[in-house]
Amino acid sequence: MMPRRSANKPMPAASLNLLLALLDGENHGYALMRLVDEQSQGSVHMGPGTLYGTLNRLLGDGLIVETTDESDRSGSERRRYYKLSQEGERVAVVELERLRTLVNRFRTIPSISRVPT
Amino acid sequence: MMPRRSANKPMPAASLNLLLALLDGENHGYALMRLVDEQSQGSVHMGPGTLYGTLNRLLGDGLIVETTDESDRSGSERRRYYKLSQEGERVAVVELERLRTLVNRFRTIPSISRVPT
DNA sequence: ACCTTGACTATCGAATGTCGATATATCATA
DNA sequence: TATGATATATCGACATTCGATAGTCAAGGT
Repeated sequence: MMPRRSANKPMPAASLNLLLALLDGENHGYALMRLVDEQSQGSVHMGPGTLYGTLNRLLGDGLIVETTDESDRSGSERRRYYKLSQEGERVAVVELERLRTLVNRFRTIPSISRVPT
Repeated sequence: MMPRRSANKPMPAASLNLLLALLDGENHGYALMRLVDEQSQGSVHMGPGTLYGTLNRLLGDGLIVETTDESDRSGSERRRYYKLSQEGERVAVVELERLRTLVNRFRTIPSISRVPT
């Protein structure tokens, strides 16, 4: 099946935030949700509705893969672990490059010295 | 009336792109649309559907103001010009700061040397 | 004169993405 | 035993984005 995202277009914010959180390494959903919050100092809250839907989309797009050890899930272990696929890693890097370029274009912001309260 | 966006949350991509395009100075809708395309080397296409809806939202939120000289619009001049409001400028800067921080957090990306084709 | 193309604003409906609430279950701590 | 944190999951409402379409005007070519 066709990948849903064509090569070089920006991806939805929630998807990107999860990919970036996964650059820190393999992790499970709930932890990723908190990571996104914490790493942004609370400015980017992600709720469960966004989390699990987005994880499934990323799975379907092949950008992440589940690494859960199913034999562990017999007991009380509910966590599902995910890591970036090679493609997902590539996409994350491309997105970071885009942001880098964007930020650099506004390295010097004209006529802004003080930010009013 | 309450502003629709609370203080320190990320804004929709299209809105941000327009605010950033307006950091280059006052401009009219169509030009902004092309600016967004060009400045991103075509990776961020914005169509008219997104453009005009978003401009109106930004107007309603007080982040931009219209600067069209109405006396000019009697003839064949259709352009509507916009510039950042003080608030809009502040928001643009805050968003840029957020991106800067994000990009800096991934200054060094672990274990990525070559990006596979 | 005719036709096409690009500039420019505008609106519509469909598709996509995001949010908040809710549900369910386990475990730790008070 | 009640409360709150952990953890996954789904739902419907809402917000955002996209693509198509439309209309007007000016400019250029044939």
